[in-house]
Formats: sequence, structure tokens, C-alpha cells
Amino acid sequence: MTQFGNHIRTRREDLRKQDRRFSLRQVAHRIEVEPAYLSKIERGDVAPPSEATTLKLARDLGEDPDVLLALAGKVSSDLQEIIRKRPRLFADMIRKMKEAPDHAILRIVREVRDGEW
Amino acid sequence: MTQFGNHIRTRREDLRKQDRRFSLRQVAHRIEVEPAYLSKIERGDVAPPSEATTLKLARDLGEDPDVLLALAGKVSSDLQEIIRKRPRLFADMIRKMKEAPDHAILRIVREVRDGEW
DNA sequence: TGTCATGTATAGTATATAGTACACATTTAG
DNA sequence: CTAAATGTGTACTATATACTATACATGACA
Repeated sequence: MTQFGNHIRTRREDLRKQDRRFSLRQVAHRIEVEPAYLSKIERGDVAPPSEATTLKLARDLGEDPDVLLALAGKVSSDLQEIIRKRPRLFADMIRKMKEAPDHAILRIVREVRDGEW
Repeated sequence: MTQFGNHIRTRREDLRKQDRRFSLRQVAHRIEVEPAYLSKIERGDVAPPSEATTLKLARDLGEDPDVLLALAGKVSSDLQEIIRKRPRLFADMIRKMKEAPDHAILRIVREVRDGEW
């Protein structure tokens, strides 16, 4: 199950149909890794790259960073920091939200955005 | 700033006043690490231990696992998994909650617990 | 006063993480 | 038809992570 590799290879090839600059080599150059390495990543020959490299990749391919990190089996370090500052509170909240349907969570996000406190 | 080490040394020594079984060596034995290693952890001579070892330590010392993991600079892998399953939703929510005061978050936890969806 | 438990210093190890470097065969484009 | 660009196979490497093993000095206590 090399979700990550398949995903970015598909995405890159899609973009490439419109824009030749999305060759493996050119993407690799822009995100500053060796072409051979990106090749191995796309084919699932190696584990997904570091957070930093994943984020560059997300930007280059126009993908959601959190989604791409999730596919890489990671959670953004800025989120982790937020949790670590109030571990009990956030751990509790997240575990409770585990079973909540999307719309319930969305409603909460909306409420908080509207500054309900 | 070796928060983790200081914290568990203090905690262990506190417990020890009531119970001789909280010597460094005996705790180390129960959580299945070498005494020398636990010693170095407590003095901040090495980085905090793995998640698994931190959890054993939390149990032995009667501490909140999420808090101890936070002091170790980590976030519980079960929380990470929850986030990774719905990355956009949870990333959004957590970032919005960053500025929210504790009582606002507590209210939300309560609402969700009461099954408001 | 000897022995038993305690904490620690020193040295070493296995595994994972995150890549680089280079050569090579194949496609693509002028 | 050839020069450049493309993707990939192979062989390394540096650094971090997470510890173990052994030996030793110190203090308690019976």
C-alpha cells in the first residue's frame, strides 16, 4: 500500500499534460532533491520523504499540505506543537471528535470562527 | 531546559518518600530499561525515551500519559492516527482552537460528549 | 564491618531516517 | 539522426533514535 507514491505520481502526470515543467526531473529540481530519489518515492521504493520535503512537494503540485502529510503518515509539526501546549485539553477533544461526523465538526469550527467565547 | 528529566526525577523522588519501590533501579526494572539509561534520562543526559517507554513510565509513576508525552516533545500516535484519517477537518479545527481559551474548548468537549449532532 | 542496593560514568550497538552520486537505457524534439 | 531530456538501477552515506552492557563509587543498615 504505497498510497503516497501513487498519489503524487498520478498528480504530477496529470499536471504534466498541461505543462511540460512537471517532469520528474524538473519537479525534483524545484523541490531540491535528486531525481533518483523522487523516482523512488513515486514508486514506493522508499518511505515518504521528510515533512519539509513533503511540504515543498505539496506546494509544487498544488496539493493540500495536511492531506499530503497524512498520506506520508505524518502530522504537521505546527499541529503537534499546539497539542503539546495543552495536552490534556486537546487530547480529550480529539478523542471525543473521533466518532463525530464531519458536519458536527464543521459546525464547531464555524462556531469557533465566529468567536463564540 | 530538560523539562522531561527534571519532571520525572522529582515525581519519582516524591513517590519514594512513601514507598521504597520507587528507587531508580526498581522503576527501571518495572518499565524494562537499564538503570543507567533511566539515570541519563532523568538528568537530561539523553533525549526523552520512545513513546512506548514514556507510556510505561507514565503508568508506573501515575502520571497523565498525554502530559508526559508532551514533555517528551511527542504527540500520542493514536491522536495522530485520528488526525490523519480526516486531515483537513482536524487540521482546521485544531488551528482554530489554538487561540481559544480553555473554557471554550471544554464547553465544546461537553457538547460533543452530550451527543449534539 | 561487610554486603547489598543505589545512582552513574563510559563505551558501544542496532535500526531507522533521509537522503546523495553516478551511470545507464529510453524518449522526445529539432 | 543526433542531442538533450527523461526516468531508473545500484551503491553509498550521514545523522538521529533508542537503547544495552559493564564496571565502579557511595551510602544504608543489620
